[in-house]
Amino acid sequence: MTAAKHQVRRAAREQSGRRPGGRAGIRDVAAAAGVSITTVSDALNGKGRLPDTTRRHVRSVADRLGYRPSAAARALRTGKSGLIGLTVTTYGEEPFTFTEFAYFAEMARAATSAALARGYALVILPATSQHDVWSNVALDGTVVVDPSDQDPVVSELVRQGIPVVSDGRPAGNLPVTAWVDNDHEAAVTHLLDHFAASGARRIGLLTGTGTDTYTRLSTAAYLAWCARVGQDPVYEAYPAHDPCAGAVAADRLLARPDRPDAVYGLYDPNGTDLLAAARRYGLRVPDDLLVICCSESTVYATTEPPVTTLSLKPGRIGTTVIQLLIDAIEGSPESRSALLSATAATTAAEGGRVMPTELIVRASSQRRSRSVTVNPPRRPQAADQ
Amino acid sequence: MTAAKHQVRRAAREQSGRRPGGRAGIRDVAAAAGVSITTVSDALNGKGRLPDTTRRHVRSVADRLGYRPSAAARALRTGKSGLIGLTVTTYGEEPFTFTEFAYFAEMARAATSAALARGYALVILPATSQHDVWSNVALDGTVVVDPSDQDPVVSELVRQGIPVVSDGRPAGNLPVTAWVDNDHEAAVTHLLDHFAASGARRIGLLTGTGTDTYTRLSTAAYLAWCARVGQDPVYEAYPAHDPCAGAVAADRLLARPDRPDAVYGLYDPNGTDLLAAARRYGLRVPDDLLVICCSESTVYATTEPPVTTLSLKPGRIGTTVIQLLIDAIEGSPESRSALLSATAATTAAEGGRVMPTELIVRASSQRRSRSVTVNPPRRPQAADQ
DNA sequence: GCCAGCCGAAGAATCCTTTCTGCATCGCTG
DNA sequence: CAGCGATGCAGAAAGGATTCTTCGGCTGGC
Repeated sequence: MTAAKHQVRRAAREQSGRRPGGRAGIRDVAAAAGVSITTVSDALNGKGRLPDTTRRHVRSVADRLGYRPSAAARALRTGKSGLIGLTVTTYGEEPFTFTEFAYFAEMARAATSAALARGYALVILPATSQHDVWSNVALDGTVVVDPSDQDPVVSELVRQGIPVVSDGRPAGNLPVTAWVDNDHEAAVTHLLDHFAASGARRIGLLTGTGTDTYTRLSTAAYLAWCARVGQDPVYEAYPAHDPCAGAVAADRLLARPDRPDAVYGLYDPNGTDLLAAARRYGLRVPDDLLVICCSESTVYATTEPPVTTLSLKPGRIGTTVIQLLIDAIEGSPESRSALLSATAATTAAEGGRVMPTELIVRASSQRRSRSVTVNPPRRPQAADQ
Repeated sequence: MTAAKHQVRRAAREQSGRRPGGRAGIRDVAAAAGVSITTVSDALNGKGRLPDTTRRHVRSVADRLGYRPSAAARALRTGKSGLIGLTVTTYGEEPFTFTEFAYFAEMARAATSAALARGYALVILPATSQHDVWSNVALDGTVVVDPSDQDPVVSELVRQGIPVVSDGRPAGNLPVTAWVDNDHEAAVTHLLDHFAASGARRIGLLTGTGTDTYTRLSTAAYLAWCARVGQDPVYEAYPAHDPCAGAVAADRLLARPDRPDAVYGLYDPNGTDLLAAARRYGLRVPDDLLVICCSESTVYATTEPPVTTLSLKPGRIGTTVIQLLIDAIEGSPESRSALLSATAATTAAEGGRVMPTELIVRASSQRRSRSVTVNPPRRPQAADQ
């Protein structure tokens, strides 16, 4: 009979003291310590009302047996897995983008640290992936990097009640829980002012054909600045995900009849692209051409000449994103008030937080002196903290 | 009474058709479809003996209800979570290393893709982290990048019966399931031969003070090559995890009385470090100094001059590591035979697989021509495939 | 001396899915 | 027509930890 068989199996397990699987379970600890399962759970988790003697005893027995609670069982029972999804946009089949390597690496590094400090781990999940992969892993929340307009993954997650925080303002009206972004308008405006202060008369822009918010906002800020100071815009746009197109676009920009005497490149490789193009046209940097690009790469400190860069401080972004997300997951009361106050202080959007950028001034953007100086972090007037 | 209370709750749930929690469970699907829980499970998983009509009906009902099986419950029942740990070595508090950004990013990207293609997701877990984080997530297997001598995490995982595959030969006698590495000796030897063919008379080395296998093997290969051709070794070692120390070491190397006329730098930033140092000493590259460094960064294609790099092909490493790991997890019979044959073909070590490197020849290592050429991938004689 | 109340700990339900086992029913063959 | 195999599906037992509820025993107050 079935019942009989089960009884036999259970009896065998209780005798052996170890489950047939090999690893010790909470039952084994309870039996070895001479207490109940409840007591073991309470002792190990610091709950319940137990005298310290019992607690210590149970802990020592658990240690001796090498007991590790089953993460799957705990997740099932408590409904929390301690896992946070890190969603990255994809071009083609491959996760990550070429143009944002350094940014993403630094962002992910900081996010990993921040999550770990609060007991969470990060799961890498490309946005374009089968649904089954997404539902195969229990997530407490998700970070989305640069979500596209009507991201189906985000909608699905929100529908399931899973908090979603995005790096980058959500396009369209994506229902994210919160978002973090740089103040791109302020950054570009400040940078163009810096160019002008260095004597630039006609400032060019190397931008992208993509519709992501970063590209949109930065380009808009450039156009607005041009309109304000009365300069004709001079720019070239290229598909940013193509690793070769940047060099070509830089070349086109310097080949124009209305050649700019200063160029800002929106993407990481644009600095070297522009230096190479300048060499081809016999232009000296910074004497004939001022150059700045947005990059997190340290190579620009040692190029010839060193290139001024705009850093988006991805580390701070990653840390903040994780903090907001975990606050939302744990429903901390602090999170709500913090979010609200940040909202009030920065923008009318809900749950948004704007972070300052940093202009790292090097030789390529200064006509007078070639000495390397570093500006103090710039904070947009609207940012909190 | 308790029993009565429970009965009431259960009855309420069965009436509502939806669990109070909000999301639909398998019970709800079964009730809505008018079949049993078993039938739902079998229909959705393609198991059991069911006519296609039933299968389709159940699937349509599940879709309509937006049913997603609970990953936690499935993991608990099946014992497989579909999660693979990606362990990264840490310096100080922060995960990832500064000197290996590009390598690690590319490796992780490829590993993520490869894992996803086989239905697994990657969890980022720094090696130095509390045990509780490790036991809080159910892992089917783990990838370890450059494990240190007596890595306690690896031992613990192996003790628990979790497969571990390492990127880099395990130091000491760490009991990993398998490992993947480049043929560093062959790579360095080939590279030094290339230097010599370009006319180098005294080749220097920029190496690290670390004890990791990469540094050890590469340095040993350099020393062996020097001994073979009768050249006095000329090298500087510095702590590779310090982002500034490389520039200083490059400077020291070129300041020596027995200044080399060619230098190989083991770490990613060494190319720019050496170019900058050469400028300071008025040395022209490649006329007065030949330069090669080991790097995955694309910036060396556009430096002045472009720098020859040794690529470890991290993408191939990442893919292979994941394949070996998943084969081990799923106990595929193919894995065992493949492993054995690879072992026989390459080295006496167990479960090791050696991958070819690629020398990307650019202007900095050729005295005659400045034209950019790319060597075909070099395959060490021992490598399979 | 008795009872209220607290302390320490055990029992059992619960989380949700997979899967083993087994019961009907139907058609077919001998 | 009886018996037998195949088919379609249901019941219920894991799987391992958390936690709500309960219960016995001991102490202190009156």
